[in-house]
Amino acid sequence: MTASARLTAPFSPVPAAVAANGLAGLPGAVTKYARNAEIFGEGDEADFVYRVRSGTVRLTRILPDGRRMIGSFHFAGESFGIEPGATHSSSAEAVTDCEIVATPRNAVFRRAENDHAFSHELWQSAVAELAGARQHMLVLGCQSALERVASFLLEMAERSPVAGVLSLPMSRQDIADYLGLTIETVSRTITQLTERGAIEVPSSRTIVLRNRTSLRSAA
Amino acid sequence: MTASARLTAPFSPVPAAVAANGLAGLPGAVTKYARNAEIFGEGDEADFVYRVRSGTVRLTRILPDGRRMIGSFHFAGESFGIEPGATHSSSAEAVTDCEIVATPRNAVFRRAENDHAFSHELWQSAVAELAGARQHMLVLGCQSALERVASFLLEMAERSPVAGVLSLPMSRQDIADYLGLTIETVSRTITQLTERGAIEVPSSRTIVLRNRTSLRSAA
DNA sequence: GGCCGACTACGGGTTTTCACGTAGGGAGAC
DNA sequence: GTCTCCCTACGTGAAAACCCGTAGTCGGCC
Repeated sequence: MTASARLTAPFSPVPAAVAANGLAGLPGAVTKYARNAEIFGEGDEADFVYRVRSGTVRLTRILPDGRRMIGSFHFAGESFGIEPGATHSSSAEAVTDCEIVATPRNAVFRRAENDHAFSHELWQSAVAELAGARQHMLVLGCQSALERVASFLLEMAERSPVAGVLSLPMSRQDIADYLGLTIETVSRTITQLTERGAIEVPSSRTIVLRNRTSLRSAA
Repeated sequence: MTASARLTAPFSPVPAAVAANGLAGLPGAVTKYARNAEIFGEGDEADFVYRVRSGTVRLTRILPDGRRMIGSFHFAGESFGIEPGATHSSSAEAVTDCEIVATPRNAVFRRAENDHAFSHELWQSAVAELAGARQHMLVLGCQSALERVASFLLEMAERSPVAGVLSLPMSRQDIADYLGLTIETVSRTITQLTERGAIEVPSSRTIVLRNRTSLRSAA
């Protein structure tokens, strides 16, 4: 991580706040990251567990030759960076400017030992994320470009607060790396969905779902 | 599941046995399944958690049009079928004849409440499986056919008891559905790896790793 | 005005699709 | 026991489809 990327690092308790999974409510240091800043890198010590307070985060892995894969996006209220081993197996980067709460891994374990409900929530969130990963494997393993993009838009729609209108925080390149496609193919496919009347694209980061049935049949 | 597929369903305690993750040692009913038998189906109630005592299991998901995806293989000592919700999101099928231990989900939760170490192991195994899923997403998302097959062989080699010689329990079709390729591409690629001198294929289900460096560079 | 992100066009490559050939194992008749 | 038949699994070939990669252009934002 570049020094300039980490904007501030105040220490403060976490507000009652949004509860999206097992890590909500844990105390930790809040750090602000600028767009594209690295939160942690592949291979770094996994001493902390993170939660998005605001903004969007992507988990990436890079192959030796430079190909990049985005494993998941994390929005406000979601946690990430939990590892089975001592080091992170992915990098985490800020898709937009964001605020991240970092909780020491040990603190999480300690609380889990004394609080069964918390321990169960922790497990639940891991299994839920596993189910998400399996779903995404289905997309990567057997869907066409059109199907992948349609699935992606529907997934974002489900996770979006506003129904019918998507404000995508990520670039076309991010979408491509998430779907196992190239940026050109993503562009072409979005155009194709527009021509079919399934969506409308008033600005490149804003997508209106015009015909959800058409989208579903494409996925 | 067909009635003929489930061979026997005796009830017996689990032996001290192989410990491969958090569910080892849990008591449960042992059931034998014939090759290709369904252990549970997509959408079934997830009332049990399963562990492979012998044999190999695959988790599959089918798209409406018949395309099949294998999310993971599970070998002796490994557990599967743990879900965040009330129903299974994949089907589980026997790749070979196998013995499966089924433990009531409630029994797992109850023990987790009273046994912190067990609870931690449970979480650990979920997170470890998540890491495996992420690794597989990398393969599905950005590797070529050659790279996928090479990765697959190396993965199997790591999970195999005998170093250097693989006894693949699964068919070419299973491999294809696991790697997001067609059966023909898998066949051709295996031939290609043989021609390169990376592997040797004495019989179709037996693969000898002849040049591991060559395999690694292909992956 | 310059720069970055996104869209479009076109040629080339990889994988799929479809077709066929081969090998091995089990069932049944003798 | 062994012979044949049949069925499934696996391998190979050629054409087509799909997606990729390069390059060029446009539009918005700093």
